[in-house]
Amino acid sequence: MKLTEAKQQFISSWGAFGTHWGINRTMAQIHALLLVSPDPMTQDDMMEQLNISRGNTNMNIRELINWGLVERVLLSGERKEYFTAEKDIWKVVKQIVKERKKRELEPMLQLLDKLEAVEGDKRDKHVKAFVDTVVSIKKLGRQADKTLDMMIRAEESWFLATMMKFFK
Amino acid sequence: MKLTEAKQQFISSWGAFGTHWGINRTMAQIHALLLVSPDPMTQDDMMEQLNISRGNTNMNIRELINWGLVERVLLSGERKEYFTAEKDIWKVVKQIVKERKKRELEPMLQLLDKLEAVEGDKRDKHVKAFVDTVVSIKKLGRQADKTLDMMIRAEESWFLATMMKFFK
DNA sequence: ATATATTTTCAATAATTATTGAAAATTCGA
DNA sequence: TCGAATTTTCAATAATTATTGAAAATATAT
Repeated sequence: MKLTEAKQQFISSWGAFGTHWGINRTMAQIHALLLVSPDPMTQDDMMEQLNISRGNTNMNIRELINWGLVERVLLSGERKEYFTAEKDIWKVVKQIVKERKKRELEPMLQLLDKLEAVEGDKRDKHVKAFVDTVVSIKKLGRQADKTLDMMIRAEESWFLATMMKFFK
Repeated sequence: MKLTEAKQQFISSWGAFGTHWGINRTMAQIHALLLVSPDPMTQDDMMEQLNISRGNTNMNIRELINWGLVERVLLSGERKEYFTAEKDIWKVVKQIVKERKKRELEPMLQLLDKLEAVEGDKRDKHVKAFVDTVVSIKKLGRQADKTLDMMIRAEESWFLATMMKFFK
């Protein structure tokens, strides 16, 4: 397979992959494009390669910057802005985990705390079923939260070695 | 907070949560409703409680069954079908991990294998950047695959205890 | 300061995805 | 076997989400 075709496939399936994880297709595609590009790119480069509009490109670059996955690069003597993606996949994963933890897991755990305190007699099976479910989700969620925290702090090599040892 | 309100909140935020993870709102809400219900429910019960149509209810129940999260229950002397959700959250998580691994991670790893074999001189920086990215994603993906496999096989108590020890 | 290049915004529109509801199919009791 | 209850399907429609493109804002060179 030629490089051009391989890139196309990578970008397109990274985009499809993204949509299964609540990330919009274009954002994932821009990210994929930058991941496999040796040099920083301008918005115009991306527009051309992905066949998308200027507005779309701009909005999704901004979003990738918000996620901490892409950053602006200043090239001396150039008027235009250039962008580049973090290439260290371990860092990319950690960054995504960090953001999703903050945006989704933590608010969910807070809600569950509130819901656990529901009024009513625990001997009522409706109350009991509700509280039991909430408590068990919370328990698992808290453990996930801690584990992810640790992972965010870990070095890739240490993490992989640990996993390898335990789950061999 | 009253039980009814707490249930509403739980169902609605579980639905919103789902949409961030590529799961449609209704499917997540039905799942939430069943999770907190002490007894099996009929389609009509769900339609009423969630204010959704018969077709929508039916399609999403089927989908939950495909995911292995809900099952049909036969109540003797009843004509209608009843449904119930797995209440053990650890089993629920394992089931979701298992399915997503099969549906998404494994196909992605297969694709990456194919893409790694791209033609071209590795001294060309474009080829090199592409292959490097593909290889590093693959490496991490394979480790994730193994780790998740292990997790799927593990008992909750063992898994949590292990995590606790290591990542304390 | 002005002209020009570049980025950003956002209302309009398109594309995608979810939902409805009624008809068809199926199940099951009598 | 028939008929009512129940489930399933799916074309039509609604709701949501993504994308465009042109105007406005901003930045920079001269």
